[in-house]
Amino acid sequence: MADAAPTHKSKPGPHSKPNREGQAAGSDPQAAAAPVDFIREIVRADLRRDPATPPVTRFPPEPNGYLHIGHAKSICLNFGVAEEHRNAGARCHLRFDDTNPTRESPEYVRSIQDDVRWLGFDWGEHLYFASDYFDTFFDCGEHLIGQGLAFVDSQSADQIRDSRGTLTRPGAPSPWRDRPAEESIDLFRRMRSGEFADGTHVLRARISMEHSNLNMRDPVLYRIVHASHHHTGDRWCVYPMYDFAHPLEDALEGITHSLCTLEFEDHRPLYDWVVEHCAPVIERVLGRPSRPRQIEFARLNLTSTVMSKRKLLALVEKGLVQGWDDPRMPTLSGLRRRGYPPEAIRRFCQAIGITKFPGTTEVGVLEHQVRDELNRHSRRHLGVVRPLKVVIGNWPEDRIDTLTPAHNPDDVTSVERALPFGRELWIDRDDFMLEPPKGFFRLSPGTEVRLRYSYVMRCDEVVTDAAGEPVELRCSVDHDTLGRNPEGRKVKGVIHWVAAASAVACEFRLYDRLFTVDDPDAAEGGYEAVINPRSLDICHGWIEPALAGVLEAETRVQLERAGFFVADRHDHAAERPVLNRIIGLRDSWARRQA
RNA sequence: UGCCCCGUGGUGUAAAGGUAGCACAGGGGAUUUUGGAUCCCUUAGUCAAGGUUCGAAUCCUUGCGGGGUAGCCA
Repeated sequence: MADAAPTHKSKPGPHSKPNREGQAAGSDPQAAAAPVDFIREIVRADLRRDPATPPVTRFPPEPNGYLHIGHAKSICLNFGVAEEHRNAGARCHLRFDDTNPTRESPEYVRSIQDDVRWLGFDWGEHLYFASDYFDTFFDCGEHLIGQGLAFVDSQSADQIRDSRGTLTRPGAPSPWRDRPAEESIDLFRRMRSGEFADGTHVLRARISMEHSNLNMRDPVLYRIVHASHHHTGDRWCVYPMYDFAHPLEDALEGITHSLCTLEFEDHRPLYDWVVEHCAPVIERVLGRPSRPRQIEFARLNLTSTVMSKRKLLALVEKGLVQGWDDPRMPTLSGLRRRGYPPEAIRRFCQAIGITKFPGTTEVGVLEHQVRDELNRHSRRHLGVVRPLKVVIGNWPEDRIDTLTPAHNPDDVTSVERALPFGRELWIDRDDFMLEPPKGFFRLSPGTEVRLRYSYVMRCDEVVTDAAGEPVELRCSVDHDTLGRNPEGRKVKGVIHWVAAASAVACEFRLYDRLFTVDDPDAAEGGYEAVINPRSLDICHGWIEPALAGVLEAETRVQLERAGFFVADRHDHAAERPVLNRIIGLRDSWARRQA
């Protein structure tokens, strides 16, 4: 070998430095620019090796809860991979993994479809239910029994658990392990026909009770559950376990790359075992072989967020939030009601990438994508969330001027709107301080500010209530400052306002993070102990009439200096506007105060 | 305690043996009729130790650290 070929690493054929960016079949420039993670690498390599077999992926939720931002990561991956290879014939299925009737419901089937569509993905005609394959699963069960690879175990659940062994100690075989195949087949069929009560028998794979991987210790394949199923009704009283059903579902649909999260890593040997040993049945049904491959990636963890369906369900059931679509929830329906644009969520999923490292992403990354998207696409309006009355002494009582600012002053193509200005205004309480700290350049007694799009105004007098709280400001404007700066002095502060005479009353729901700490799961006392008491603040204020005129449910807008808002999907009405705060603007003043 | 997986700035992620880059966050400045946006600059990283190599984040060994895993859930 010493003096063999003079070559250094010249990788032959498919390994010779593939073009990592340009391999996608699609010509979408955004897709071409998207990062290529290790899964996309595998998909591309497989397609290069075998161009006649396009990638087929699937998003396989169990309809037992609402989808959340973590699912979005999986959806974007699975549908994204398919989109990138659309020209090669790739597709992505939406499949309900509905093998446990006791937890599932049609409400979830509906919401999941709504959410995937809202996110911007389309499964075309490829909508499937695992429960539609139950006959084939059962055939596979019989096939395995016939091969001596499965048996009906008549032990109780406790006995099975006790004989499974531990992490360090092997398990012991079931006394029924060597039951004749004919007997197992007979029992298996009688299980299906409803002869036995729940828990009396199960179908188990016959692999090894000494395997170092606990999943391989004669895993249960089928159990008896006398329960009505949302999709198959009362046709079945035996249901397959995930480990049995999932590889078969994938194989039956011709899935090439079965992408799932890291906790299934240890299940892969069993996945492969099922695919291999049921291959004859699958091939008979399909008329061709089908060998899906499972690849695992890290699920999404977000700071200041709980992601488990169980905890999300608990928040809903304990009334700590107002439902699955409460705008503080990380569910897709919650984020939607909160006003997060689907595009921002997709960009977020692209930004965080796909790896096997189980890290935690800062929510700030999500919020950045939301701000960025909103900033580029939202029209600007004026609205006052916490009103404080202003009377301009040197402005005639009945004079109303109409200003015509652009909807987006940063956008030269932006159209204008009519903005009335009069003697009485509402401004925000936060923009006035009786005793301002250093560096505060909004309004205080004797100082001037710019009224956005309007005049420079001075505060001449403050009317306070018995408690000393300001209730009204008497002010005057400099008539010479409309559209130009005053001479001889600099006015640094700019505040928003709404003319009282034409203002439209509006309810504002100010949302903030649901939890006060980065890792609510690790909080002592549990996540419920660290719920942010100020995660919802309801205020009653005013918006400019031009905004009230265009507001419909789910309309997103920026209220200048106050943040981005969306008309509530359910509670907004033209005559009674309700705006949810999506997210505040970056605020370097507030940050300096903190 | 067995088995499996994973360790790159504060966080997330690139670099396929050849200049450690990007984004978010942080800091500074310019600009500004949103304390926004925009633009410029900037702080900060290969878990450790050995080995292979002209050259290692990358390959090998050992150690350390983190995650997953003992449902008739998925």
